[in-house]
Amino acid sequence: MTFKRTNPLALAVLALLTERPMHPYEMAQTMRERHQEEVVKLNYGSLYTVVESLHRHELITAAAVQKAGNRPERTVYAITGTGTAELHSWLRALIAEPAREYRRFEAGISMVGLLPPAEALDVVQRRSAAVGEQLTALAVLLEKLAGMGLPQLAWIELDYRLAMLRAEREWLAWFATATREGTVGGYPGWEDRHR
Amino acid sequence: MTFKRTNPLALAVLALLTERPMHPYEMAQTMRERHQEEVVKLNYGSLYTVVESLHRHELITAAAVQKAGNRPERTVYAITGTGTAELHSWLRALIAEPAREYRRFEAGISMVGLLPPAEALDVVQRRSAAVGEQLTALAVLLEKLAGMGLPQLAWIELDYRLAMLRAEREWLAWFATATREGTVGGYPGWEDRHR
DNA sequence: ACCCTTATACTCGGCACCGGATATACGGGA
DNA sequence: TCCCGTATATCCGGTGCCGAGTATAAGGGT
Repeated sequence: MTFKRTNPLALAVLALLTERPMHPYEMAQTMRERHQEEVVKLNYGSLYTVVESLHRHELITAAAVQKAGNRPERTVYAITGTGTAELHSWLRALIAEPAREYRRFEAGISMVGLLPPAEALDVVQRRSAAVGEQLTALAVLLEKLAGMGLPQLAWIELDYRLAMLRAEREWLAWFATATREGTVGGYPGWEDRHR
Repeated sequence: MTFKRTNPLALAVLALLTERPMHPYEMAQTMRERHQEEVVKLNYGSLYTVVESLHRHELITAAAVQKAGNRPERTVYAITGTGTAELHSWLRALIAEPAREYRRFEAGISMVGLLPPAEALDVVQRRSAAVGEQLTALAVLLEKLAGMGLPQLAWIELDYRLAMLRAEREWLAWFATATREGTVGGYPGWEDRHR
């Protein structure tokens, strides 16, 4: 049975192990410290499942089992050659091939016609405000990271997110105006349906 | 136990049932016809699970059980008052509150430094090309829909997607140039690590 | 010396989800 | 008339994921 690239947490684990061998809990700590959990969903339950799966597929090996005092055993894992190959191949695929992602907002906005125009305008504006806040928070964070001397490459995904958030805000602004002014295509019918 | 808003497929089911009562298979057909499955992930297995869950929570009721010849029984469901309320409330939440979504590309690009710059450039350009194709395909589709006389509100989510794809393409173009010219912050170290 | 909080490190049961299997009806070509 | 592919309609077994639970150790205040 070949390894299934489902949970990106497995990717993060492989990436961490390229630096040095670690035990699962340490991986989690490191991910926290580096704010990686903002990009890859971290969940203790899943972490151990994922590590076990990587181990079964021999992408990582149990390098050592430490035991300090009466504490639970800590299994330290290291990445294998196959593991490194898998990491790189997976990474290339993730970047090169855009994959259909079912985003919550797309689902929501596709059914916005079910709400009366006034309510729709309200919720869109609320989102717009929230996105605005995220944007300023992100700008502050980027400022801080740059100030700490971290290279841009270390937080490139935030740069990407910034661009996406800006685009979203602009679209939301357009939609809000078009709804307020009734210029969105199909507006008359929309209003009629809600009386 | 209160209903959990996990699977957006449940949202689509509620939305469909505002039009008329349907049995599960008919819901699936209708979603196909309207290209809703591009926005909400449709899966027969999940559909029946989701419908059952909605039924348990009394957001829909079994309006009738039809039986034609020797065919399997078809249970026709209708939306309830609570169901309609839930639909609207869920919809408002989806639109108004941006939710952290763990996007595959963000995970990938955050680790792009693990690939040698030349490979990184290659995969980013490949994605850029793919996004370009999606953009033209989408433009054609929008043209067609508008030509069919469908109001913009009926395909508003595609409009949103268009805006996001454009922004992504621009960002990818920037990153590709910055990588090619070595102007992305941290480039020297990146190159050094891969020799 | 004692207690309480926080950190360490993992375990486990439940459940949503998915893909493929199942079973019948129907239409059309040879 | 017989077969076979497609449409109709649902079911079900396996699995990955999640959140909450568990248990010990370390630290620090009084």
